[in-house]
Amino acid sequence: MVGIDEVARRAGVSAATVSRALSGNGAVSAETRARVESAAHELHYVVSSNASSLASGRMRNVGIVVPHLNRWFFSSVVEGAERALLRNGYDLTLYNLSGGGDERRSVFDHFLRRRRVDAVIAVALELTTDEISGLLALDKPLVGVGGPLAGVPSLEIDEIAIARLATEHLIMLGHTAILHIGGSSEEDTDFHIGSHRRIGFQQAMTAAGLPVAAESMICADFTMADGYAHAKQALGHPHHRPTAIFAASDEMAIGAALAARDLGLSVPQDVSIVGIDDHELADFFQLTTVAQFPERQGELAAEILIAQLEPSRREEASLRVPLPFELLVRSSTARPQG
Amino acid sequence: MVGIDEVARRAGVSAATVSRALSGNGAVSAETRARVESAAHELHYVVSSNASSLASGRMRNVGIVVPHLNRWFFSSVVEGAERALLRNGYDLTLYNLSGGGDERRSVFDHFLRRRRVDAVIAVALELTTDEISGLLALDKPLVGVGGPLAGVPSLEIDEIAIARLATEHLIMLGHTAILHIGGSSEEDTDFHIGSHRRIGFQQAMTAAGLPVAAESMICADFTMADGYAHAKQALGHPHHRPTAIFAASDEMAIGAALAARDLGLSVPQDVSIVGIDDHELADFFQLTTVAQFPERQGELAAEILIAQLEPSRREEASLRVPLPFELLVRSSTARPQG
DNA sequence: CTGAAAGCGCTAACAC
DNA sequence: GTGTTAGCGCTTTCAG
Repeated sequence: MVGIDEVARRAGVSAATVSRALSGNGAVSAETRARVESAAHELHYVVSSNASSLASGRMRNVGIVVPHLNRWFFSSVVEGAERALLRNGYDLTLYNLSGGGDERRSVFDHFLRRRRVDAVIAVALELTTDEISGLLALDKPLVGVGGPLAGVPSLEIDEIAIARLATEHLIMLGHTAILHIGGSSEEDTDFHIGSHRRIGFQQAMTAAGLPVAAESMICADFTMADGYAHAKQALGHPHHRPTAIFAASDEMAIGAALAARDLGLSVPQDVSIVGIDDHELADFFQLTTVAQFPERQGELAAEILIAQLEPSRREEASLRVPLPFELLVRSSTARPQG
Repeated sequence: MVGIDEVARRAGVSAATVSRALSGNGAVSAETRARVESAAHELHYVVSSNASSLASGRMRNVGIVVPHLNRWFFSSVVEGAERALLRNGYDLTLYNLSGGGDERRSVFDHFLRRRRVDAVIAVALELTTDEISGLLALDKPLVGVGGPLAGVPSLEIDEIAIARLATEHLIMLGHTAILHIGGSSEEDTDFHIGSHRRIGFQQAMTAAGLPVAAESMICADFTMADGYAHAKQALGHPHHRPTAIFAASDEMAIGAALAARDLGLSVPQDVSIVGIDDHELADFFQLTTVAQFPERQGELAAEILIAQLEPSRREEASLRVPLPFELLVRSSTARPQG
């Protein structure tokens, strides 16, 4: 393992100068810097992050805590964050809580406290006040993605507006009998996303002067299977079959589309369907949806943290724009049949 | 930040003893250990991983390099690895190469060389000899998952046997006109998984005395959309419509099932379909498939590395069993129609 | 702009 | 079993 003083010797300078030249902290003449850089390059020198961290207090590593990795939204957020971090020379340490209670405790009590990370990103986690205060006690930047965290800056998407947009799309097409398949309000790792989206649905309906019957709002678990089951139930009803379905996730929307087909109904002729997410399968199923760009959310979270960690690059600090979303009209929605 | 000597003072011992008591290296009397532990606990002491690593050379951190995070197989492997590592007190640093060439270079040249990881897991990566020798030069344990790596111990699943099993299932049911939708041979991040599976298909067919026409093997890209397109093409052919399809992935198999339905064919009455993976959607679509347990693969990889890093726990070192797979018969396969 | 020197917080020999 | 003593490889004052 070639060390810093080997490089120093070869470049004919001191270790201190090598450190300055390579890290960019402290002034070094252009010429010296060039000599150091080429010496380092020739020797295949790479700093030891431990030694560097120990001496400087900076880890160049951020932790990301997710409730699952296996789901499209989460893996997309992580991918985005990873990309942005890598680009800036940071490592990403992953903490996945999907294993259960014990894991969660050890992540918060032990792993995150080893001073191995400079900052942490919490994705769609409802943290307890203990957990939050534990993290804040580390005195490390912390940002939430996918929901509000008490006392923590968070990237929030306007769930209500998204749901309203999807609903308005159906209303604009002329639908009045619209079924909403939403999230159950008990899911505790989500931030009441289900209820926010339900509120958006209700707002849009009410604004259009349409009635919202209790049975036109159904709770499901965001999976394709559950979307299928509930849609089949609703579409098979002999009296009040909806002409349109707004599902709170693309997976449920796809399930609903499959249910319609299995009943012999065509989409969108017999029933229009709109989802939320722009899931990777949405295009294949030609699903109209509201895209929410989770990769971008992960990237943004990472950039915010980096800006906080490196005040020199503060240009990027004002990235706190509201998160974008966008209606993508494909072939699963149309006017109701004359 | 409370440090080791604060704990030492409170426990009335030296820092060295605290280190020994807390890490388990070196003998400490039960009584002393208890005193140290409670002192550490009361003070909320957590070791600084940098200082510890710098002094000991051990990082308690393993890197995992994946070509994508967004796909079921990879995120499952990562989840499994993460779980096993966390359980053993290790961190998992994620390197995702999906961004493109530059990222790949910097991961191998820079990130993995910072001595921040004790070992690395390479998932379904065809490493160049340069990359491999670079990694081996770090003198760190390295294990591959999902394909053979020249000169590197790897967790390999018997792709040929898997494909044979799936094909034999169809043959056993009485099918003779079987279409294989496989991977293209060019995909360079996979380990010729496509071709191995094709070979297994051919072996089973040949062993059963069935002809394998060139047009009964089709290349696709493992996505649902491509499986759909190719299946539709084949099932719509006026002359030689297959009675069964063996797809090299569940996503393609699901695409094929949807294509069949769109043509008005029923599964399994008109066409049987079998996949590989046991993807999360396989159950919903009632797909017969060969499960390959990627989470278990990730876990196993992590356990092998830990056993190598901690010779004391060598009991687990012989975990090198062949990877399991299993035919799951659901409702997408049946005898061909009379 | 550069060098010398003093640690960062812990672990590992080595004594006792 | 426990304390003492050196570092681990870098960064960062502080002089110059």
